[in-house]
Amino acid sequence: MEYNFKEIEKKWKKYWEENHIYKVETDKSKPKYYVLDMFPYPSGAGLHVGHPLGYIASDIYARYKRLQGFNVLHPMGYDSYGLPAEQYAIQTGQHPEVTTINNINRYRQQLDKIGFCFDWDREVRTCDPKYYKWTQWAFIKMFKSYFNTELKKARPIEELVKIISEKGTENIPAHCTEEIKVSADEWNQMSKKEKNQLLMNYRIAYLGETLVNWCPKLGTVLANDEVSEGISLRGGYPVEQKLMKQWCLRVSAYAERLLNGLDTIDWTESIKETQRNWIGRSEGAEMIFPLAGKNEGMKIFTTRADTIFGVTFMVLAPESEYVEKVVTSSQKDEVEKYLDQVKHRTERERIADRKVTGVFTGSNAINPVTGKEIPIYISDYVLAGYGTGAIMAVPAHDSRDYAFAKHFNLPIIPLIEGCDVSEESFDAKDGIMMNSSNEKLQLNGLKVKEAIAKTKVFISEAGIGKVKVNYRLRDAIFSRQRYWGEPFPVFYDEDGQPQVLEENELPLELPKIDQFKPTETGEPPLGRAKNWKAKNGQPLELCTMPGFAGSSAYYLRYMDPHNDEALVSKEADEYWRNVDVYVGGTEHATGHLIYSRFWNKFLYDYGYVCEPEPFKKLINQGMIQGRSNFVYRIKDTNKFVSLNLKKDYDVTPIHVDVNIVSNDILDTEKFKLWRPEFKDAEFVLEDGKYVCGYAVEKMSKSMFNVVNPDDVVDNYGADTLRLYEMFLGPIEQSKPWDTNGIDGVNRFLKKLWYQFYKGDQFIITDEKASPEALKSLHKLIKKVTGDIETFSYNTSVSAFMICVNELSAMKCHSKEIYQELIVLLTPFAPHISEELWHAMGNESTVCDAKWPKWNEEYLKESKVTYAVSFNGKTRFTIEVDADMPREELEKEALANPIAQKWMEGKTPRKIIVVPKKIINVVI
RNA sequence: GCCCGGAUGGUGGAAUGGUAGACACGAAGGACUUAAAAUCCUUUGGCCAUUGCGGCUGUGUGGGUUCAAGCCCCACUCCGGGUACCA
Repeated sequence: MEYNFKEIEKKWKKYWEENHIYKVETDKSKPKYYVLDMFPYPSGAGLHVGHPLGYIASDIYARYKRLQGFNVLHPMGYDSYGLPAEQYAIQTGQHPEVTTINNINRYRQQLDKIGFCFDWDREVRTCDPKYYKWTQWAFIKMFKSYFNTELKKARPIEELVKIISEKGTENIPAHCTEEIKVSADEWNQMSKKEKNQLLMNYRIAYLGETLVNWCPKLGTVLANDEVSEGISLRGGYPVEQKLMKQWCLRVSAYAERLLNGLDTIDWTESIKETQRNWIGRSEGAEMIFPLAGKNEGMKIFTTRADTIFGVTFMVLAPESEYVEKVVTSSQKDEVEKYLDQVKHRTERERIADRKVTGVFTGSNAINPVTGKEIPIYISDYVLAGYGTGAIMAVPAHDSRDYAFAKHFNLPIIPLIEGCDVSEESFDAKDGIMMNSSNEKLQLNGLKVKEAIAKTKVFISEAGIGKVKVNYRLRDAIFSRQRYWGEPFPVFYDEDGQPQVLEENELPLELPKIDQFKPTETGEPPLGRAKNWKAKNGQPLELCTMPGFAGSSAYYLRYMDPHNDEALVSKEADEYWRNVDVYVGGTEHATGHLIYSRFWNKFLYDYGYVCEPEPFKKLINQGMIQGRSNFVYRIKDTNKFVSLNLKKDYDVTPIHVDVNIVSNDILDTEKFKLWRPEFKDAEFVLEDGKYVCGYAVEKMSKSMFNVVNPDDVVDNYGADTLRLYEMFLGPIEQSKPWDTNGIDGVNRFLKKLWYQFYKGDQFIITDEKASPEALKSLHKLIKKVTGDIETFSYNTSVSAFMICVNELSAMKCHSKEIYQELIVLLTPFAPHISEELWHAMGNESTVCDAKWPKWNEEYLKESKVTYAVSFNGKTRFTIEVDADMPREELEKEALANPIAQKWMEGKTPRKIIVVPKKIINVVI
């Protein structure tokens, strides 16, 4: 019998589906295990060979855990709201829902071909009202909450209202956008509208006027992680800073917990480091600099309090609220000119053109330690969003301040012994302090680190400032001026103040509209919806939620996907708890993986979930790049020259479809049919073949290097695809896709198959397994078990090849061996495993088999080979009895004639025998 | 600039400080075949010897630690990724 993968795979897929093999239920008699993939956004291009890399890896792990007796949750769904479907709708008028469903169906077809063990009964789609009901529900909860800075958790807003009505807002334990002082009396006399406005300052989901990344081309606001270097990640359009009223999530309140939580989870150091940088904790001091001639101060943040004696000027961000207060009438015109100029620069221009710019405000501040007056400037190198939007400038020890001081000719005072500041600043936090003592504070002679500590103590004691921890992490901007997203469960009351709907009004369904552009008046597309009003007739919010809204809690919904009463029932949550292994790309490090953790922590605060972290272990799969092929056309002809002959000609390289190239050899007949202009192509061959050039590039349609998994499955079968993708190299490594080695794994499967069948005869027998065969098998069990645990699948695949080669050489056809081998292979190649499993007479599915354990007894050697080295260099090997005592072993080694040669008659100084089976003789 | 990775044959890649290059691809030669495909066998880091068993050399560069370094330490070069006027 031939290894007919097409029939086999079809047969078992049907069997698995009809018998609901992969259906999972809560089962308290078994330990749970939750293996999750980052669900895909169903794009129009379909699945390419890069997607399944992670899915196969997680599928192997899920199947392995199941074989080990765990109750494994391994679901899949679709992140189905997003910009591309909406952009497509604007261009073609096709409703995004239609596009999305088509794409989902295509994805499903492609996924089904690969033989994953997903429980499709648990599928979620973020655009399904039954699903986004719970996205809206969480938003309402966030709106009705504030973050208590003493308890460090979310609490109902009513508790805060009570505190304010009793004590006012001074020193209240609530995370806020800005500090606002309101006494209890003032609060109690406020109107409903005023109270609502004030509470916005504290809510976890709040409407705030903030600087946002506005992308005019996309007509929407973007989050920080959706923008890179002033360019939108989707579409690549310029982004500008704009002050707008937007829904925000108070993620910054959770900065400390998000940071500390990283120490409790098993993620790669590199991605934890990325998150740490993104959260950006910096310990420093907040200091007040009095304004000259005024009874007011200016608050700044610094991590270098020790450099206070070197402060020669102050700088404000252009958007700083202090600007108004310090600009003098004489400088007013110039400042306004500057602010105007800054405003009209896009983020990108600002980054590209990093010239020193700035303007003097006319006012001075007083250095609180030295008492000296120093000028206050405005410059866009100071960011409004970080710290207090104002800095003390120390040109000698900060490169940006240095550049500014040089440009405006401001004094530079060096503070560290021996540093040279004639050409550049000395930024390192290292050295001995000088020029830094007066009657108030003495830092001279101290090391920088000591000086920082001493200054911090001094400023809090002297009442000049306080020690402060600052985070770079900003609140998430949660509004998008788009149609294809979750509607906010929000309406605007008679005061124009936002109010949330009642929970029993959810889901608030996205209305159907027929045009997807913003309205003529510039409102978001939802402005076109008829009767977009709450039950009470008041207008509903026109913005929708961003992409990360729906993906922030989907892992919880999989636990209990059909529950209409709760996001997840307590019972389901307490059983499944959190994700044991999460597989996905690193590109979500500062987006989804932060938002999900935030969202989970918020739900945790109220006890809706029982684990503080959503993803215990994270595996990052690398990207699969494209491998493009080129043909070389001789200029002005229709003649193509093979790679190694092209140097003799003047040629133009042309991208050629990789699907008509095999191992860099062009199929010339297919090439002629590929495009009409190549119909009459002629070739200059080498050794009768046309060899193509290649390059590693991004996988894209325009480079003709996209490989669909379907094509590979059609040619080689799903099992070969699965094995090959794992064999390609370590899972976390990025690599170009090429099929050069795929024949190898395909041959392996065939070889295995022919251990079972000779001609039409089934040749597995009940004969007893030989010790060699048992040893080979148990070596494999040990290796594969260890490898799967560490996700080293590539070496596992090699181990299978070695084992089958050994068994084949032994002519072993013992059922005893293959029963266990097939179970081991099941996670990697489930179809062929199922087929051979049944061929051996097993009734039930191999998915319910038991993962074998290895027996060290079988692995024991009677004879052992030692490598004998002289001064560390191995010269020969000897084979001895495994239990030979050390002295005899040394004698045996030295008795060898080759040993005599290397010793040159000398006596060894030392002989080292290592458990690794090495004898090193030091002469 | 800062942070994190990485560098091993023609290629993808193996090597808890202990015989570097497992396994696979490709290539070369051979067997079977009228032929091709498929399959099987042999060789395959480089250099030298190959009527000698073998020898030398070799993991980006230069040092160091060690009986022993691809692996550890120091300095450097190059490549990849993340991030940035973050005070």
